[in-house]
Amino acid sequence: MIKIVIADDHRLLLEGLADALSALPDIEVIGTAGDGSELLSLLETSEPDVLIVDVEMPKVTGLGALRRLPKPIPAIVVTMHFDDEQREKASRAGAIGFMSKSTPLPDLAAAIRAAFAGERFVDADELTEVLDRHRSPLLDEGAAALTTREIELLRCLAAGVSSTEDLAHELFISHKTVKNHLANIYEKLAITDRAQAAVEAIRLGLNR
Amino acid sequence: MIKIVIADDHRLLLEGLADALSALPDIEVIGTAGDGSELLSLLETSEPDVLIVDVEMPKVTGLGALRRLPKPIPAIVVTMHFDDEQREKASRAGAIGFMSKSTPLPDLAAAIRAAFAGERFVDADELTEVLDRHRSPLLDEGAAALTTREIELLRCLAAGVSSTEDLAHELFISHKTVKNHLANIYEKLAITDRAQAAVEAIRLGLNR
DNA sequence: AGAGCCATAGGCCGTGCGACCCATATGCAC
DNA sequence: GTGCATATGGGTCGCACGGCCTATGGCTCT
Repeated sequence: MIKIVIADDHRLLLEGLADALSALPDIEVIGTAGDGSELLSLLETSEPDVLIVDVEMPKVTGLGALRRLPKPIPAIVVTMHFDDEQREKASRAGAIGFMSKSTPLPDLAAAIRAAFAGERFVDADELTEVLDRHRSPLLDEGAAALTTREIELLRCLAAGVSSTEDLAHELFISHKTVKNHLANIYEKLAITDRAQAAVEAIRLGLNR
Repeated sequence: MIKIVIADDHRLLLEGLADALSALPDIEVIGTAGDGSELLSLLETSEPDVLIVDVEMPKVTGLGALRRLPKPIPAIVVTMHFDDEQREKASRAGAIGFMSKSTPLPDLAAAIRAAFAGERFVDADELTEVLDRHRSPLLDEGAAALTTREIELLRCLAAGVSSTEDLAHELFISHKTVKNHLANIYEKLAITDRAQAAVEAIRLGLNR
C-alpha cells in the first residue's frame, strides 16, 4: 500500500483526485492539503510515501513547500500550464516527476508507483527534452556560450571566492574586468547576482 | 610509465624531487614549473597523467591553478604547514591527494601511482580525520548549529532564490528578518555573503 | 522566576554590487 | 580589408547588501 498526500488549492480537483486514487488497490490517500503551509503542518504528523503537489497554491507555493520538507519525500509536481521553466524550477526544488493536470489518471498512478519505487518518473515530453539536452552534452543554451575566462570565474565562485576584489586577485585582472565578466555571465545564464552564479556554476559541475 | 609534472617555487625541492622521482622505474617527470602560471602554460603543450603541486606559490597559487586546469588531471597537493583548513580548501579545489613536505618519498610515489590509477589517495592522518567527521554525520562544527529556519533559508539560496525580497516572500517574513538570519548563518559558517552561503548550502546537501 | 535560544522586527551606516554606458587591443572569419 | 567575439580597463549611479545594534514574544530547561 502506497501512502500518499495530495496538495492542491482547487478543492474539486483535490477531492476528485483523492477519491479516484483511493479507489486503486495499491494506493491510500492519507491526507490532503489546500495550500503549502497546510501541507507542511500535515507532514509533521503523518509520513506519506509520495507527495502530489500543485505548483500554484496560495500562501506557500508547491515548490516552496518542497524545499522545506523536513525529510526528503518523493514528490510529483502537477500544474496547469507547463512550460520548460516551470519544469526546470520544479526539478531543482526536488520534484521527482512532473505532470500536466490533463494527464490521464492511469499515467499519474504509474508515476506514483514509480516514485514509490524510488525511480524517477519521466513523462514522454520530458524524455525527449532530456535527450535533446544531453545530445549537446548537458549544457543549457546560455552555458554553452560561456567563454573560458567566464568559466574560470565561475570556478572561483563555486570554490567560495565571491568578492570582486578576491576574484580580481585570483584571476590577475582589474576588479573592473571582473565586474564586466560577471555582467556577461549574468546575461548568458539569465541570472542576476553572484549567489545565483555560484549555484549555476556548481550545477554545471564547475566545482570539480 | 606515469608522466608527471611538478610545480613548486622552492627550486631545490623541485629539482631534488624531480630527480628522485625520475629515478623510479615507472615514473617520468615530463616538466616542472616554479609558479602557477608557469604550470598552466606548461599544460597547454604537455599532457601529464598526474600533477604534484605546491600550495604556496607566487603569482598563481597551487589551488588557483588547479581550479583553472583546462581539463581535469589528478593532482596531489604538497605543502609545508598542513592544517585542516588547507586540506579542506585543497580538496575543494579538486586535489585528489594531500601530502606534507616531510612525507617520505616512497609514500609520495605510492600516492602518484594511486592517483594515476584513478584512486583517491588518503594518507593516515586524513583517514582518521574523515572517519571522525563521518562519525558525527558529515556536518562541520558550524553547520551543526544551524537552526531549522536558517536551513530553510539556505535551501532557498541553493535553489537560486538570492535577493532579500524574494527570500522574505518565500519564507513569509520581513526582509529585516531575512537579513538577521543571513547574518547568523554567515557567523556560524564563517562566511561573508550569500554567494558563499549558496556554495555551503549545496555542499551540505541542502539542494536535495 | 530566571536564564537562554529562537524567530521575529526594526534602525543606521558605509560600501560593494549590479545596470548601463564607453574604449582599446587582439584574433578569427569571410 | 570589414566585421565580430573576447579580454581587458574605465566611469557613474542608485540601491541592496553586510555589519552592528536594540527589542519583543515564545519556548525550554533548570
